[in-house]
Amino acid sequence: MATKTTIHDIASFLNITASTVSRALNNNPRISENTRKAVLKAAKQLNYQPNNIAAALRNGKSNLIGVIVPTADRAFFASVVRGIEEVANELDYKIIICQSYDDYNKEIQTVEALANARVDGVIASIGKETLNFEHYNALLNKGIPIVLFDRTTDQLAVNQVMIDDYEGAYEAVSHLISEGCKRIAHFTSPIKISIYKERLRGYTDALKDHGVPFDQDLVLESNLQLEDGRQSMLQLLELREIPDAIFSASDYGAMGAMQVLKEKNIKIPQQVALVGFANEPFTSFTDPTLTTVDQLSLTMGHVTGKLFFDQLNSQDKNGPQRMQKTILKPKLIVRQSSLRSSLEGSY
Amino acid sequence: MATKTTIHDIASFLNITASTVSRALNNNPRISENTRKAVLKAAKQLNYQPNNIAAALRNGKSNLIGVIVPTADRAFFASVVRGIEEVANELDYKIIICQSYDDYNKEIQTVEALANARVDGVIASIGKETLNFEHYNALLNKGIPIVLFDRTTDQLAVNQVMIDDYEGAYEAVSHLISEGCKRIAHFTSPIKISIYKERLRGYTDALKDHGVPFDQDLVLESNLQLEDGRQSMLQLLELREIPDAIFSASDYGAMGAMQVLKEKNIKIPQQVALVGFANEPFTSFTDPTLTTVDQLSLTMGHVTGKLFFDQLNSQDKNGPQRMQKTILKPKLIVRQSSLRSSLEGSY
DNA sequence: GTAAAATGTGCAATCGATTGCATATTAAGA
DNA sequence: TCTTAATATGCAATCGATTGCACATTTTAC
Repeated sequence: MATKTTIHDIASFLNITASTVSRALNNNPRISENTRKAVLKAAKQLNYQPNNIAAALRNGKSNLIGVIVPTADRAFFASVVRGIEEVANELDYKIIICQSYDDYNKEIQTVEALANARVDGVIASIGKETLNFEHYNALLNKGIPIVLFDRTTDQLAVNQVMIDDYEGAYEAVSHLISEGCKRIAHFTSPIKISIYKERLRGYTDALKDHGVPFDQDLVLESNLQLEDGRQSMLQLLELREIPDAIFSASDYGAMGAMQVLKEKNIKIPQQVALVGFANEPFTSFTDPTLTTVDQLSLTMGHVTGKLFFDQLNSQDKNGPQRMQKTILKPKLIVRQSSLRSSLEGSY
Repeated sequence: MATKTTIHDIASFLNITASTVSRALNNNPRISENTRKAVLKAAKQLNYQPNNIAAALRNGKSNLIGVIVPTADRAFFASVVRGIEEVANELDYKIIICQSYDDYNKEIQTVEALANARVDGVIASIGKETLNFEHYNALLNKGIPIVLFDRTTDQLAVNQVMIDDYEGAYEAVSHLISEGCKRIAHFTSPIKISIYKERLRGYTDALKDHGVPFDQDLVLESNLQLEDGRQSMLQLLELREIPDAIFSASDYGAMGAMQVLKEKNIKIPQQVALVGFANEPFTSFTDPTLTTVDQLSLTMGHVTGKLFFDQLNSQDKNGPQRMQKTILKPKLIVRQSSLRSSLEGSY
């Protein structure tokens, strides 16, 4: 049970003071080369391990960053977390992962707990239920910087990183139109966080810009899970005239539709083309493979991390909190489920 | 810029001492009901937020747990992390996520950094390269408890949680045999961490126990990624007599094989049956859906978390570190890729 | 009514590292 | 030789919360 050595132990070992040891370890230029070497040697010899907690207390800086996500095991969030960790790791910061479970009260508690843990900042994706942002403002008032990613809000004056959901949707729908689709349905969510609103807007605008009539019957709201996609698809099949394409705001929804279509022997993409959203890992393994919109999750993690640390370093000088949106351009991944043009006349 | 209030502020506000405030906030029974109420009221009024760092320094307990995984975005690890966080969250602990990237030196650095951060314990899955465990032993010597999950080792006297890879493999292969397969190939890894060794052993034993001859040509080593699976499958197709089933130690490997088989118009499972390992999210979306072995990742997270905290609480009393293996029974998920029996004579 | 026990607070040290302000030593300059 | 400027360390306070011990006040017991 090795009793931990402190700078005081090193100090008395060398007959100097803790101040000198501290300075030596921190490469303070006021320490002579000799003592520095002696300290380093003694530190190794005594198996010294710095106590970050003590330093954090004194410095008011913990080198910890809180990261709040709805759940850690969704592919998208897991990937962003990975990206953030990579950046943080580079700079000797550690990240504390917290899950809000999309629960408003949980999110409040979490934010408070992170404040108590004295994190140097918070990177978060807002919970679906969250409409009031006082808990985040409380952080800002304490001088704890925040960066939001993916699920953001204009109600907080903080830096944000997101993808251009509008653009992604617009491209996806334009692609379908260029593949010859004329009746394109859309699966969306009743939850009006901006990402779904934007995807819907992109869908609508793409139709308009290409002169394709908008039909309210073709816009279906659901939770966008697999089963929801199935239900929505079944509902569409009841229509007098079924759509010739579906743009789902989630890959799971699209997958549900794909299952139903296959069960009914409706050909994809010849009779109905499909496009999802998120580029979930499974989309490249389905049959047909699923066209989808990649959200650049790992990149988003990197960008968010960099933005956060840039801000952290600059804000020592500047006082005021900036608000700057970084919008990543999503990438349409065209796969078999929407590629009709190359199959001309094959059905 | 609300300057943070401390217990001293509360104390002087109420004309008492910080000791009393501290005791009141911690529900120390030696404090009268009146002062306790007054303190709580003042705390709220002054917007007091406890400083965990200060408490951690004094108590030698940070309420932080380090979690080390190879990468945070693999579905399995993401899910375990989620489970651990759920348990930790319940007990007011926070988890620090670190990625070792399967890099031995990185792992060493990470372990050290966590020690410096004064985490109360570490939960880890060992990197693939790691053969020497001194860095972990150093933690133990400092009194920092460790629990390992999934990728474990007998060289550390710590509690471990894993699935019964042997059993999972045994069941998978037995299942194939019961479906009438007689020439079963196995995709394994050259990396000899125990999980792959155990899966290989399960494969071998299942063959033996059912009187199916073992053929070294049918055991292929690779990194078990998608492309590796493709290569291995192509290699198998070169054999004079191709196998009628493949048990891959990874879902990706199995998926690669599936792709090749479909390209060659070889029927699954009629001509070649497939079983993977891990129950990756995509396996239920392939066509045919992929039979696989579920690793109970979320459960593993929960169990690991509970085991860890049980140990943390009990060890105050006991001195010696225990070593106890918790082995979860994996679950064979039978899907289309191996279900020949229900298709008798259909080809 | 007095000793003994219980109750409620305060004092001061502690956890380990950091740092502004001396102080001591040495080197440089006149 | 003596002053001035570097150079290298030490002193002591600080970050904020916790806690053993001491002390004062009340309550209980006989």
